[in-house]
Amino acid sequence: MPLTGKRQPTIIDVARLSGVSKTTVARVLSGVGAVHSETRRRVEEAVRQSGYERNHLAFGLRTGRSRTLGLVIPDLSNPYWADLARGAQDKAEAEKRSLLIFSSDWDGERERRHLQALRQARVDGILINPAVTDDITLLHQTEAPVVVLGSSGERFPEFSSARSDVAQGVRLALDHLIGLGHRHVGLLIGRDRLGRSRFVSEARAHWQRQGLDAALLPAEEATYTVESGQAATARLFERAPGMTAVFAANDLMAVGAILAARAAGLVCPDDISIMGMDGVEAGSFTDPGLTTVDKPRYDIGVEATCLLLGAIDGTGDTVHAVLPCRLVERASVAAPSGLRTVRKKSA
Amino acid sequence: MPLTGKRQPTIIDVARLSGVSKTTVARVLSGVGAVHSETRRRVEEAVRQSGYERNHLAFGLRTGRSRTLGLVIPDLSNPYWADLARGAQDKAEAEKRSLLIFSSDWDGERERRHLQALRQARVDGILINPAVTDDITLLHQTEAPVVVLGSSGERFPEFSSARSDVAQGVRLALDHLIGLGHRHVGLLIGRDRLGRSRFVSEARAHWQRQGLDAALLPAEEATYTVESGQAATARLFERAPGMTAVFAANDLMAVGAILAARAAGLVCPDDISIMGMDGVEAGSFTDPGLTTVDKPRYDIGVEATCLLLGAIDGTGDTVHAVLPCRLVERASVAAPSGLRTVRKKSA
DNA sequence: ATGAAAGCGCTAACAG
DNA sequence: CTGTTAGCGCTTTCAT
Repeated sequence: MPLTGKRQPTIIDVARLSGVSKTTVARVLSGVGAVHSETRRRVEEAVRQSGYERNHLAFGLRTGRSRTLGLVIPDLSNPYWADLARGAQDKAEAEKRSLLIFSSDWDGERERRHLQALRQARVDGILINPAVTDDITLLHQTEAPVVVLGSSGERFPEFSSARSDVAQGVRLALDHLIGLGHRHVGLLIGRDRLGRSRFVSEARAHWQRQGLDAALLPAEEATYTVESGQAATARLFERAPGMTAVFAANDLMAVGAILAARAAGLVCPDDISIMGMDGVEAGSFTDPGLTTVDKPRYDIGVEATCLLLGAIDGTGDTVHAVLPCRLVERASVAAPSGLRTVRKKSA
Repeated sequence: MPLTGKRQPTIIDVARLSGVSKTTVARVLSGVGAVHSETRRRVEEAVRQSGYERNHLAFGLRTGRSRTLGLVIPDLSNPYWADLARGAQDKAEAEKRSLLIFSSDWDGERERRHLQALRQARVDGILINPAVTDDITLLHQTEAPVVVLGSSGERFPEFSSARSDVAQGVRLALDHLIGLGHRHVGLLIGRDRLGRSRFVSEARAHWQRQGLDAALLPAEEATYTVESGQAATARLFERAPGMTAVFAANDLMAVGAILAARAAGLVCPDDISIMGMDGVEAGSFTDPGLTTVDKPRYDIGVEATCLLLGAIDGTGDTVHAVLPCRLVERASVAAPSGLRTVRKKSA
């Protein structure tokens, strides 16, 4: 039964209570070095009695290892990042480490401050989805190992990274659409501060590889939110009336597309198919349920943390983990009803 | 341009570089105490040149204030808690503090470990939604100020707390339903480890206050998830065939109810009205859009952090902040179509 | 198997 | 206005 309002007991209190030196206490606490079993018992008893708990600040100062990790993501309340954060947190916890979490809102200045906070906290390592280009230098200023989250990892070959296989996911989605007979697919692409996501280029490349007409793959930009996805879809409807399907770079925008279709009096998937990307839970609530490419968000969090831990303790090379996506078929995608699409055979 | 791979510069390096004592450096760094402007300039220059950054571990050890806060919630990937966490994080950030975040999954043992980790990290304060009853003692063992999140705050009158006004929210929802003519409303209630939420008792109390028949307010238990809500709604349909509306204790279960209605061949809101509670974004994706009672999740996070900060620096009494809910009307609630409900006038 | 002493980087008296 | 000194709680040589 820990103390009644006094200050936290220290290793010295425990030493006094058990009649040994603080060195001995430290030894039984850390488990290294030989201690007489009877002495150990007495110390353990004193620990229990005093309610002693190691001061991590002192430990960290002395050893140079804070046993704390940092996570910098765009937005904790975005389910994609929340899921990833959850994975990182669970893995960190399993390794007896704590996680400091920050949201940057894609704001370079905020990100800079977060990185500084993490450096000051002397975290053992950092997981980050970089919001801005010039982070390259910022990241290099940092002593602690860094693991990059997401496809921007490619811009930092010197750091390990973990991301989903966007190219494969895009192929999965497009092949499904093409196989169903879609030849005119609108793209809903996100634009981060870094410019366009690799989603567009992968889609374009695969589309042409299939011998299809690039002109029939129009794209509209949005900002990864439902609202912006809805607006962008409306623009797509105007620009490309013959379009039979919409493929969004994330699920939130796809949900927006479903809403936009409904608002335009179109029935999904009868009049228009809608394909998402992420696998976020929200996609299962819509009507029709959202067919999507599931990214292993949680696992990316776990994997990234594993890589970081490896980098911290020296084992573990620089690796770029690329986790596969998975097609989740629900009801928002079907064969196009009419034959209003242009057809081409592959060359 | 910070160093080339050497160890992090310390206050002593800065002192040497600028030709003063470390005390003087500390003074310009903290801004307290008078320093000659020329000296200050030289020190600042040295700080810049060396890329010095304060070691928070040493700072915390010396001052006893780690400038770190802890947050323990059930599940970071649940949008309700993610939104709240976001609020806490933003406020903490604004006060130049970092946030250590943990998920307990309503598991007492995990929660215990998290609390221990926070104590060891010597956080300045803790925000927690307690998962288990016997936390009472656990929370009291903790030196750091505690602010309780959610309605379990009432079980800890000695700690400040922040929560939404569930009673008012329930009134809002029930009055809306009753005003529309509903007299037979199924309740979807969550059960946490602490037993039933106060949702049921508030609903029952208000229902009877309105002179309505308690027998026409059947309740089924679920676990705050879409799936469980769906199953519980199905049971409700069996138990209470005359029911014209379902009122769920959270939005995820309400979404489940919408799915269950659809599966049962019922049209919402024509055949059955569905009312949620939370205000989580997912409710706006469903078809029909979920009418719900919006809880100020983000603001609760902010407010709780404010209270905690107040408790930390001594200003600020123990207060129990109760934030109002707000009815969000979308399309899932309408007047009952038939007259298959029992009617009673208020006494 | 145990203890004494040094020191991680910083702040907070206390002198000058 | 500036420097000296002590010490936060812990680990880690180095003796014994």
